Amino acid sequence: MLLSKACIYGIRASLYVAAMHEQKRPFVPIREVSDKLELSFHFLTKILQQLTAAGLMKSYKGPNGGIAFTREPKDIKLIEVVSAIDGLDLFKECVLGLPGCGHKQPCPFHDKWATTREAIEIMFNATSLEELATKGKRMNLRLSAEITMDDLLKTA
Amino acid sequence: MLLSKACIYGIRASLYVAAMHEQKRPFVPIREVSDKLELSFHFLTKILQQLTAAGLMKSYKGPNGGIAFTREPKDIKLIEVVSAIDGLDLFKECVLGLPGCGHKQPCPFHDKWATTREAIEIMFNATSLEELATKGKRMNLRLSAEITMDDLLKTA
DNA sequence: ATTATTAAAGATAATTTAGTCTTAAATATT
DNA sequence: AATATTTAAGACTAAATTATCTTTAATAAT
Repeated sequence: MLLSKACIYGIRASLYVAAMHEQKRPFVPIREVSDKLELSFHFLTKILQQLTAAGLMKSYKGPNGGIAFTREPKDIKLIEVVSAIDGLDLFKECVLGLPGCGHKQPCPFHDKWATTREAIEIMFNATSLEELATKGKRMNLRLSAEITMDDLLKTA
Repeated sequence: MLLSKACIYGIRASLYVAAMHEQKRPFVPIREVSDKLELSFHFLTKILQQLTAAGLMKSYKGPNGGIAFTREPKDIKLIEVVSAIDGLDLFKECVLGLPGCGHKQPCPFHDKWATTREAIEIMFNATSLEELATKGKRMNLRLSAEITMDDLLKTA
């Protein structure tokens, strides 16, 4: 598995919040996100705290509280979410797990893997949350196993 | 992390055995592999049993016993080792972990990820154990944190 | 002020992965 | 036959990840 579950949930939640942002509803309660995406509320809270700690999101307590992005979703790249939760080791690590593997001291697999690893990094780097959220809305794609973007928006 | 530790260790061990195979020493004891690669003997034993169960390796007990590939390392692709240990889910799974995500029912990330995922699969599919072992020997590359292919061969 | 709502923080539990230890089975050597 | 060597198998332990539960802190509405 490329990304941890925490990171996957974090991305799904980010896409939900980004979609709401486009609907002119930048602040959403975590409970709403966890209900809609069928994720554990407490687990998701901890994950989102990592995004807040990283400065990607801001949060307010109390009634009408919730979370929101600190910047426009069009200016937030997917790699920022990944970085805040799983870190960037994924884009540095040797595929054989050898410490110090790199251009100077390559493992047998280094050259081939470095190319692929870069392609993955570029992909996360080049994709904004807004891009994904818009695409999801346009194509009525799914954000959880059972629920499409359309479902989410009409029951919001 | 793309591959589990078990899978990483399995690949390292496979490269070691492939290198020995080229030295006309197809059968090597597991203890030798675990010593040279600085891996836990018992843990490695279990991993190699998976390769044996998958038909990639054969084993003999008793003095002068050990493990060896059932086919020539040049005919064994890296993906076979990965498949035997981690399975092929990696090459099928949605990057957001959504069940059923695919061409018909894509998640917002599907198209971009599918391309990258295929590149990874092709890479594992196109690389033989012999190719990696030979390259490692030629370039004196490392198979464990501290030990190069040359070190391994001269102290064998 | 009191109450209700919401995120933060911390304790605990469950699951998966990683790793160790012990015993059994097979086989070669003597 | 007895012994030593080696893989196989199973029980057990440790660590990391995932998930739940409880309490606290902040804030808005009444």
